[in-house]
Amino acid sequence: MKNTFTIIYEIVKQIPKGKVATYGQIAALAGNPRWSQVVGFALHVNPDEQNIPCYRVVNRFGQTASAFAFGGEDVQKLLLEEDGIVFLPDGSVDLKKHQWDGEPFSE
DNA sequence: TTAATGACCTATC
DNA sequence: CGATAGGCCATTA
Repeated sequence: MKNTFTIIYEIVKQIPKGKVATYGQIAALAGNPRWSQVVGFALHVNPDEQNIPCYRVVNRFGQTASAFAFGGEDVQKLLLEEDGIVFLPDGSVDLKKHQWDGEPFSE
C-alpha cells in the first residue's frame, strides 16, 4: 500500500535527530511542493507515530500545529529539546539552525 | 457522487 | 518590501 502517505512517512522517518523539517520541505522532497496539506494530513493520521516523529515536523514558522495526535504540545517541545533543538522564547524552533538540510538522497 | 475542509505554501498586487 | 488571495493534493462527510 504505497500511496502518497507512504512517501511522506518515509521522508519524516528519515529526518535526522537534532533537526526539524517543514511540511513544504518534506512535500518538496517527496516530489510535490504542493503536498504541504497532504503532509499535514499524513501526520494527522500518523499510523506509525512510533516511527514517525511528528514533533520533528513543523510549519514554515518553525512551530508545530495546534492539533497534535501523539500527546501534547508540551511533550512535543520536550521531545525536540531532547533531540537538542533550541526553542526560542516565542515558542518556535530555530529553523535557521535546526532546519533539516535535506535528504541524503544524492541525485 | 459531489462538495467542503485541512497539522500548508506560493504567487501576485 | 508588505500584505492579500488563491491553489494544489488527499481525505472525510
